[in-house]
Amino acid sequence: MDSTQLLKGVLDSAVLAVLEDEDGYGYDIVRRLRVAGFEDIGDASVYGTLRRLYANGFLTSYVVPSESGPHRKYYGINASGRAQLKESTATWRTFAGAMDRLLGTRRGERV
Amino acid sequence: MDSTQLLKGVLDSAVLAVLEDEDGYGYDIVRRLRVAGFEDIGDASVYGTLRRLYANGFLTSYVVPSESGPHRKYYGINASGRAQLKESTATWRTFAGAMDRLLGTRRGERV
DNA sequence: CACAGTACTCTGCAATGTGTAGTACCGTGT
DNA sequence: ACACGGTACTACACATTGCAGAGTACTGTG
Repeated sequence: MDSTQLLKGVLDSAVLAVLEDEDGYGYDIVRRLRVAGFEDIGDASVYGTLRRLYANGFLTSYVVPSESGPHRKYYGINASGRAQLKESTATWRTFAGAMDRLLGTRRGERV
Repeated sequence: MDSTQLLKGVLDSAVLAVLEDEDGYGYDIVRRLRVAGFEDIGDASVYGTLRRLYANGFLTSYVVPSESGPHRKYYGINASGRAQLKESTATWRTFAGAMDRLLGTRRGERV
């Protein structure tokens, strides 16, 4: 049940994908990812990923004061981030395809 | 192009899946995995994984002398390993499903 | 006998997700 | 006025794990 290791190398793409949909701030992105199926994701993982993606030039950032709580640090995806997302999505598909074949997902699913 | 991180948490399942098909030794498993689509996999990763899986009680092991080279340490999957594979396969499907939805794989592929 | 190919082991390293603690702001209840 | 829970972010130490590199050893070939 420990999907921690599965996240490695995928969290970046997941965060970029969520941001491609709409700008967001850390706390919000954590919620969106959990709703999307990554229920056990840790807050710190997402914040760390956001900082890393920003440092790599894939995201823009701006602070928005909130009426109901502390300020929010919004992140948005830029052209470089979109290119990165496109590439990592392709890598994911290839990789997931190989995994599916190995595990016999297609064969076994039949429903 | 660096799928190194994607392997984390998946190599175990991949190795178990290959062994479910047929017993094998390290050097051979590396080749089989590469043919299966994990072309950039490192030898040391597989040997390490085999040792870990064996230490966790998922594999049996026996040495077979070879006529054309050094001895070969064969590994085979046991009941415990099969159970583990079944569970990690389920985890993988859930996880990959969430990823696919996020990345819009289904939308773009036209089944 | 040197060398390439096969086969395995060991060590140190790098990347990354996580828990924990800490800071700070806001609204509500008492 | 004050405690408290929810929101929001930061920093740090840690564990896991894949990998490169070096080393050992056996076999067949030129």
